[in-house]
Amino acid sequence: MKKQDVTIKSIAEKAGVSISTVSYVISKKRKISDDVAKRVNDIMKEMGYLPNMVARNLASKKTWCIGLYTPTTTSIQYDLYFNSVLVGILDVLHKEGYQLLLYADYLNEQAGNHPDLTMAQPIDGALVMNPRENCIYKKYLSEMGIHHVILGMPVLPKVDDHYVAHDNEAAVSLAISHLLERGYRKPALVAHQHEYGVYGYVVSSYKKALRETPALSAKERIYSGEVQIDTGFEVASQEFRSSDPADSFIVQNDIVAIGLLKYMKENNISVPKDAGIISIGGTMTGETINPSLTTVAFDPYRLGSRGATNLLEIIRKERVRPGVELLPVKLKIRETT
Amino acid sequence: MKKQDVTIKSIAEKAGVSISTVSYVISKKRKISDDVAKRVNDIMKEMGYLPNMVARNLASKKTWCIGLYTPTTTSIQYDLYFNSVLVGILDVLHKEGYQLLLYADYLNEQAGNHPDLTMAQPIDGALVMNPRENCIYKKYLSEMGIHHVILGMPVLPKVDDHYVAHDNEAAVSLAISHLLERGYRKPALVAHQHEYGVYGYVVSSYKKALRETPALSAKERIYSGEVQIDTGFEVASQEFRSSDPADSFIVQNDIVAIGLLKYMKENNISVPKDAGIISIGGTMTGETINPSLTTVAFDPYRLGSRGATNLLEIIRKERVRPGVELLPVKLKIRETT
DNA sequence: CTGAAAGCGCTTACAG
DNA sequence: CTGAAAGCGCTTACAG
Repeated sequence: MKKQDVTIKSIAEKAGVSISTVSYVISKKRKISDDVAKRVNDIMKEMGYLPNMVARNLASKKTWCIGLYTPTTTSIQYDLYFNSVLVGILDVLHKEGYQLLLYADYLNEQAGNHPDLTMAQPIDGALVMNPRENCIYKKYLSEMGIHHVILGMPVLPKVDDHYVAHDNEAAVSLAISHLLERGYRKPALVAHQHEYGVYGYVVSSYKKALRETPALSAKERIYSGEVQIDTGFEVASQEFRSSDPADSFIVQNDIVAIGLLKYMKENNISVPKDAGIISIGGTMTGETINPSLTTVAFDPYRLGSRGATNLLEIIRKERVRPGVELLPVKLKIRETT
Repeated sequence: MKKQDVTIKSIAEKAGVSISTVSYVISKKRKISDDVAKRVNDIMKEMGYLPNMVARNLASKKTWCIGLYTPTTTSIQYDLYFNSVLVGILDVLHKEGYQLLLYADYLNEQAGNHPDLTMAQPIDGALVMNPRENCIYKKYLSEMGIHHVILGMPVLPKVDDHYVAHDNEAAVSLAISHLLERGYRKPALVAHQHEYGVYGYVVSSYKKALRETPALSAKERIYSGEVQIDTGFEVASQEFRSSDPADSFIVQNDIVAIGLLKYMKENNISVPKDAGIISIGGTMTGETINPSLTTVAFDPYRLGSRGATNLLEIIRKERVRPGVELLPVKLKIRETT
C-alpha cells in the first residue's frame, strides 16, 4: 500500500472506529477518549497517513492557499525588489500554515480568457503586486468575492480597497530636497510606466515640488519606461542632447539608474559632479554598483509581510475596515549625489 | 447568487440537462449534440460559471499543481539566479496549464514534522532546487511516490534521479584554463557549502586541474561559505594574510565576488593586475558592478524551463528513463581577469 | 464520548 | 447522443 493510498477510511477500519472519530482525532474539534485517540494516532503514524488536502478543502470550503499575482516575468527576472517582497510574504504565510500559489502576469498582455483565471485553484485570498490599469486579476478577484490586498499603489484606489504601499509621494519630495541640498536645480523624473498606480503619485509629487520650490527650475522633465537598463540609457541620451539638460535624475529603479550611469560614463559626464542620480526604492543592486547609488530606500520585505499579515486578518474577519497602510521611506546617501 | 455559488448543478437545472452532460460539455470527452452544447455554454457564460477546481481535482485525482521547493529564503533574497530559474519554470507551466506552489526551505533548518509536508496540498509533481544533504523534501517526495526533478546537482545522484544541472565540472576547468591564460598560477576556490550537491563536483574538478596542470601551484586553496558579501570579504582577508596568498579566485556566486572586491579595494590590491576573479554561474549583478566580473555564465532560465519540461514529460509518462541533463556553460570575459 | 449519514462539487464507468 | 448513480476522501451537523 503506497502512502498515498492510506485514507481516513483505512485508518478507521484498522482502529475499529468510525471515520468521523478519526477525523475528530485529527482536528481535535471534539473530545475523544484517551485510549481511542492513542490507538488512532498510533495507527496513523504506523501507516504513514497524511490527510488528503483536496478532500479536506472540498469538505471544509477552505483551501489554505493564498494566490500571489505578480508583475510580468520580464520585470521579475531582473529585480531583486520582487525577491524581498516574496520572502516577506512567505515568512508570514509559512508561520500561519498557508501556502502560496504564484501567478505571473501573462494575462494583461493578451486579451480574452485565460487558464490562469478559468482554471484557477480556489484560494482563500490573494495578494496583487503592482496592479496595472484595468488589471484583470483585480477585477476577477472582486467579482469572485475573493479577499485581496494590493501591494503597491492601486491605480485608482477605491474606498474598499485594501493596500499596503510605500509612501511614494514622500519619497519623491525627500529625493528632491536632498538634490536641492546638494546644489542640483534641474531634476528630471524617470517614472514607471503610466499604467502603474504609482505613476500618478510620483509625477504629481514631482510637479508639486517644482511648483512650490522657487530654487528649482520650473521646467518639467518627465520620462517613463520599463524596468531595464536601456530605459535609463535612452533617457540620458535624450536629455543630454537637449538644449537645457537636467542636472539630476530621480529614477524609480536601480536598473534604470544603471542605464543612466552607462550613458554618462560613455560621454564623460561625471557623477555626481556634472549630474546627480537618486533612486527611489533601491535594492542591494544600488549598493554594489560603482558609483554606489544614493537612494530613498523602501522596505520590500516589510511590504510583503505586512500585506500578507493584513490579508490573513481579513480572511479571519479580524480586520473589516479597508486596510490602507503607507510604509515609511528612508534616505540613504551614497556616491551618486 | 455570487459567482462562486454557481455550480455545475445549477447550470444543469437551468439548461434542463443532467450534470454529467454539463461536465461533458466542458471536458469535451463525449460527443454532445450542437443545440445542447450551445444551450449549456450560453448559460455558463451568462451565469459566469467557473468550475470548482478542488472538486474536479478530487474526482479526477489530478491537481494541475506543481510544487517548487526552493533554497532558504535568505539565499532567495539576494540572488537573481533564483528569479531566472523561476521565470523559466513559470513560462513552461503556464503554457501547459499548470500552476505553481512555492515552498521555501524552512524545513531542513529544523527537525521534526512540519506543516509544509503534513499539510501539503497534493501536487502532480515537484521541482527541487539545489537540494542539500539529507533534504527532507526529496525524501518526502520519494516516499510519497511524487514525480520530481532536481534543479542542480543532487548530493549523491541515484540511478533513478531525474535532474537538470549546469556542467559545473566543465565550468571549473574553463575558469582555470582562462586564469592560466591570463597568467594566474595560484587560483583559490570559494565553493558553496559542502552540504550542497555541487560542492563535490566543483572541488574535485578544481583539484584535478591543479594535479594535472604543471604550470599551476599545487597548493589547494579551498573555501566555502554562504551566499553573502561577507563570505568573500572573509576569504580574501584570510588568504591575503597568509604567507603564500592566491593570485586569483574562482567563486560560485557574484555576491561572494563583491565581498572579495570590497576587501581588495580597501587593501589596495588591484584587480585584475594583482589578483583575478572569475565567477561561475554569474548573474546580471556581475555585469553591473565595477569592475565588471568575468564569469562562466550559466543559463538559469533554461535550467528552470528544462526542468519543468522534463517534469511534465514524466508526469505524462512520455519520459520514463531517468532524465539527466547537463547544460552547457560559456565563458564571458570582463574586467576582473 | 461515539457513530451513521449527508454533503462538498465534480468525473466517469455503467446503462440505455 | 444522454442520464442516473457511484465515487473521490474528507467535514460536520444530527442523533444518541
